[in-house]
Amino acid sequence: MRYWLYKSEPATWSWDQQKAKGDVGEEWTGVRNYQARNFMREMKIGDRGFFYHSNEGKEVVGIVEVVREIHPDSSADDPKWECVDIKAVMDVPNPVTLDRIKGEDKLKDMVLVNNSRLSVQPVAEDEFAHVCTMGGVDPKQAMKG
DNA sequence: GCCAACGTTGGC
DNA sequence: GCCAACGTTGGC
Repeated sequence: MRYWLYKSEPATWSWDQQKAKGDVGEEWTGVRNYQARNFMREMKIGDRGFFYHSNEGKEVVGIVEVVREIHPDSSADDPKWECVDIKAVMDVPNPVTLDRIKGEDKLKDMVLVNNSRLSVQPVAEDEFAHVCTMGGVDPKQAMKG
């Protein structure tokens, strides 16, 4: 299993809205960047990820799971843009802010820290576990399929 | 609201 | 195929 991070501006699509979709989940539409799209092409059903609020909050607020693999983005005019569907799995009780992440030596290589503009990005397994712990989530719970 | 970083576009 | 101009993202 691999781990990911999805950014969303809460004003556009918030964690509460994602949770309201329940286990059916929702298409992760709107990605218009090749790097981000290519990462979504690598995703498998069951892969876990972080839901991150950009701009407002700047924090990891939830754990999500891939429920449908790559397919055309229904919001795109051009079929080259594709996406996956994800569902909310659990809250992160103590949202992990970007500031806290930047303060952790173990997380200095996170894509979030080094490429702030990439909206869908991979997270290393140990990074994922560490952020879970910081957020008050049991990594075993968050990382099992 | 500003601007740095990054991606894309298009002229040459 | 280079690179200047432009647009967008997202942290500050």
